[in-house]
Amino acid sequence: MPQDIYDKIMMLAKRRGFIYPSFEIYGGVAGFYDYGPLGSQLKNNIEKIWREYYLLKDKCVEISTPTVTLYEVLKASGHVDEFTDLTVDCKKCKQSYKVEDIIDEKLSVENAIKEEKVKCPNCGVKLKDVHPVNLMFSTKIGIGKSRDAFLRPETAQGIFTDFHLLYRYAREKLPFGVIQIGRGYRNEVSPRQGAIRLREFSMAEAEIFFDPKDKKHPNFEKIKDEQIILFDNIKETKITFEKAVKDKVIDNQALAYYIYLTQDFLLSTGIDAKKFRFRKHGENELAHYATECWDAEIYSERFGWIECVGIADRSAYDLRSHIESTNTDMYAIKKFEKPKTVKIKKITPKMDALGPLFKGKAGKIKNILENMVIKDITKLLIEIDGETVEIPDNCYEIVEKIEKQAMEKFVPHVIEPSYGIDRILYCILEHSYNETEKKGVEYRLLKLNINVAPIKVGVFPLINDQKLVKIAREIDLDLRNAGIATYYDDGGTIGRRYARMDEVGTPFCLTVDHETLKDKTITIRDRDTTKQKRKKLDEIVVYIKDKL
RNA sequence: GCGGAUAUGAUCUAGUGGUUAUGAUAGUGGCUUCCCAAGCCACUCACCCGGGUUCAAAUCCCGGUAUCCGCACCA
Repeated sequence: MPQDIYDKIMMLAKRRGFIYPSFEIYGGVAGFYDYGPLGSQLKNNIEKIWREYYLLKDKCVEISTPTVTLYEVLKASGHVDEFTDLTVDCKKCKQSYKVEDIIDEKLSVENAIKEEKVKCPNCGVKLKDVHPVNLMFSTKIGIGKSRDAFLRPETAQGIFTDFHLLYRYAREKLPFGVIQIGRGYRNEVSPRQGAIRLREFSMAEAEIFFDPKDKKHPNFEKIKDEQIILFDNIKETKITFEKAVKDKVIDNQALAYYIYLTQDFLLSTGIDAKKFRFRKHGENELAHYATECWDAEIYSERFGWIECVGIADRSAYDLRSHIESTNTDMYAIKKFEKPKTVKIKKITPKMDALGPLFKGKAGKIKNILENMVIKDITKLLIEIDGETVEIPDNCYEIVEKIEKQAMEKFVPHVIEPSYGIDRILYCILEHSYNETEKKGVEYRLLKLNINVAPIKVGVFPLINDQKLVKIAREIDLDLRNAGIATYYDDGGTIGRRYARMDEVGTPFCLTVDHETLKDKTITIRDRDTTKQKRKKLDEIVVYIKDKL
């Protein structure tokens, strides 16, 4: 079988300690990969740069929440219902079945369960304990009296469920952003596409909360003349962010700003600008929580255009869902410059009439009436416990009041940039991969950006002479003490050592030679040109630091 | 999930019923004292897993797992 670039990269990745298939000695499992020593460093470096963008440039705050997530949270967020299959287990046959596969075709799944017509296709036993299963990994918290839970399909819900605390931390001012980097899980039906579609993957997500009437970003002015690399499903174009927002290509400044930030971040990690674009989701493509969504797509020779980042306007969807399920106060407050005085009509229930008429329901009705917004009413109809009830007019009075309002409450909207770290990492490897020939032999080179390269400097003595070795080891230690990742190597020949460093993307190599003993200089070799310069020994640490 | 192909050291690969399981690359130790995978010597490492057929299985059969290609599913 001819090897394509993916095979070559995965071969190199395995050989050199970037990526290993997980549990390989037990046959491996699709959708799981390990990061080896260099892969872990590469991933750390990508996440480090990402944090610089979101924590420093954008002043977000970072939190860390559990991967095991309570059923109710994901029920409220819509994830439980989004792609659910109902299944049952037959204890006798020790088999699981999808309910819809084993019931009479005429019955709906709901009715089959209600009427207890779910039977094991193998032994005919009536099956109970129907439980939903979907693409989320389910688990239980505790033993015996346990609670249902899932491994989270996104880190975002951890941020939403802490919103009221974070809003207070942000001193009750909008906009503010919260980030989280962590693992997410999806029990993919068929995880083809190797390292690109994983069942456990690393996500970096930011949730930035805005006043829905003011989706402006304070930094937008500075970046408005930058250009977005845009794909409209027909061709690629470039327009400025300012024009994109003005023409409503992008709905609002906030969304536009994070699209810009994403573009800048990805290009700074070494993604090739020619293999990069943004694409807006069509309406039928949108996830259940999104009103507008942009994908950063990165081109892979093997997989085509891969979605690596999704930037969604989730509006008030999630916070509103959690308010509805828990009654937690997740509103933001906007104080008016001057308090408004408003005439409002309010209903005052007359309990002496209401009570005898509605008995047990009277309390609930009272509550609803007192919180109603009143328009012109001829008939007062309310919904209670699924019924519509008419309230006779002797049961209430409408009173007009003048109230002072100093503020209004609203559910903030959220803009969510969500990054698939593993996909970005693979794309960086693919875009960095170069193949040439040296003396007729295949020569592999990773042109990793210095910021993401797991090793920044290789340090060698030209020959294995103790005088040279001693100096080389000292330089190696100096660099590491200065926070620079190095790799010391005195094995084999000098050419082999350079080749090894080229293959793992190390941008610089320092070699101590005989001249070093005479004039205290050292050669520094550039990975991409293989050219060498001599530098003073005592200037080398500063010289390398400046490049970072 | 369905159908097809594939599975031999870290990597690439020879072997199609009986081999000490082939070769190369990479790796390790040494020699060489050397600026781009040089050379020499030595060494380490493999038949995907489980059953079956057979005197004998890396080789044939069945099942599983993984990878790749279609289809379906998902975003």
